[in-house]
Amino acid sequence: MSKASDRAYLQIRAMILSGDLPSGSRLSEEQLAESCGVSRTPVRDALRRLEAEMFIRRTDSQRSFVADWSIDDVEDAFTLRGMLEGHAAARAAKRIDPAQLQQLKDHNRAIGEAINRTEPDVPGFLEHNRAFHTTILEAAGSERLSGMLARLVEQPVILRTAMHYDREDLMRSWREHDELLLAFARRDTEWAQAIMAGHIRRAFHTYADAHRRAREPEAAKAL
Amino acid sequence: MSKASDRAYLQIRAMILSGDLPSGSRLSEEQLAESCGVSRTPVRDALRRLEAEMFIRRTDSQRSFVADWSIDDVEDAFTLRGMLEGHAAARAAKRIDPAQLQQLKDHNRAIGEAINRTEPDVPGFLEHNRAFHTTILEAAGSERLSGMLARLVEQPVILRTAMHYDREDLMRSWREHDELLLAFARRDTEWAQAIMAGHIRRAFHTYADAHRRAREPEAAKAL
DNA sequence: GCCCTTCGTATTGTATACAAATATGGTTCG
DNA sequence: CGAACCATATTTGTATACAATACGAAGGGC
Repeated sequence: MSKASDRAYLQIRAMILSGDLPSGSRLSEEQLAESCGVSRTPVRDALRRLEAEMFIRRTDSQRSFVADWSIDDVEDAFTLRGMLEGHAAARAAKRIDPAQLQQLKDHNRAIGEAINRTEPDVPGFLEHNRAFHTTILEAAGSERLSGMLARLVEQPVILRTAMHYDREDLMRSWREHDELLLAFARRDTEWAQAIMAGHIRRAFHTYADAHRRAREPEAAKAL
Repeated sequence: MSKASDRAYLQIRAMILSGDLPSGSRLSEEQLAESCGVSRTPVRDALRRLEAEMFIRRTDSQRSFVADWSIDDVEDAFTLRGMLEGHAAARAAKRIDPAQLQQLKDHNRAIGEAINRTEPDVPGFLEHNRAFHTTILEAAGSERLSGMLARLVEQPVILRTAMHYDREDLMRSWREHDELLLAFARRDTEWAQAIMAGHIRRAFHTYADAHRRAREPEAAKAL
């Protein structure tokens, strides 16, 4: 979408993720419009998008609130993602072409380079990781599937800023990608699906652990 | 959403389904606004919704066209639906409460009544069938899942107006629902999932057959 | 004292006017 | 004859004004 609409979307999302707009807080279109420096029209567009991505909830009378994400919600999202992305991997194993396979290899090599240095390059890892998964979706060749996953993948971002990435986790992820490449090379749909399902599931636990660690300080404060 | 927006949505969708707006035809916001008797603002909302449901495609420069649905697209949608709705059935089997189970029984009884008469009551069947599946989604208790399925389920409607319903198909569907009720009563997640997956898959073939029959006359004309 | 009604205010929905962007047609130059 | 370019017209994006609706507070009835 166009400039103002995108700006509103990104800015509101950023405010939600940064905690500037805390969970459960009410959102006024006019107020958001002012704080984004655009009119209500693009803000409304942005709210619709954010609602579709479940960052925002609307009451029956169309009032918007920042959604609050329980760990169960996150698990739900990861479960669906595992199912859909597993399916995508299976489809990709059948349909991937040599160029796409090469792309995947390149991305995973870049991932390896981002990890294997004295100080891991997390943004680089995230970027190539995203590209890796996107390429698989392209190979799967289902726009519907891509569209649904696009909405799911954005979400666990919530704690990402605060998430500290264990090198061991990154390495394991990297190796799982490599295994996926083997499955693709052999056109083994079952294998590809199994690896991907496990890959996503493990990502959930990594996230859940980080989430727990992030909550602990609060629990300590409460005592 | 509100009156004008809904009206635009329903009317545009109806025009697409009826073939009034054929596949591939260009959609002008202004033109649609006029034909719906509302302004462009609610039309834009409606277009966004229809785009999310893949009734409409947009070019890179934001021009809207009526999507054309190949049978492969439909199969893709049904495949995803089978996967997601199978998952929903499994969750529902674990979490369904007695009241919801009773609702399902009532709906399926109503389905049976709609079928078992001299002339089957197809609208009645469709209505209670929809309610049956919706109740299962409620029992599954995942808004995310419900939201995704809502977008998938609307779609195969395309040929529904022209679709002639074989009593045998309706009966089989009815019986499958009954079997699903048994699986729910026993809280057998695996069974529930298997039945639902098969149920949706069969629905696809019913659809595909109808689709083929609908195309045949054209093929005959071409000769 | 509590609940219900009513009115004021705040917020969202819709319409319209204007700005920006994009396609289209014709014209000119190679 | 074809291709590229510019001008124009069409279409979408954005802003603003107005209408409808929902929430909340105050007042009156029970």
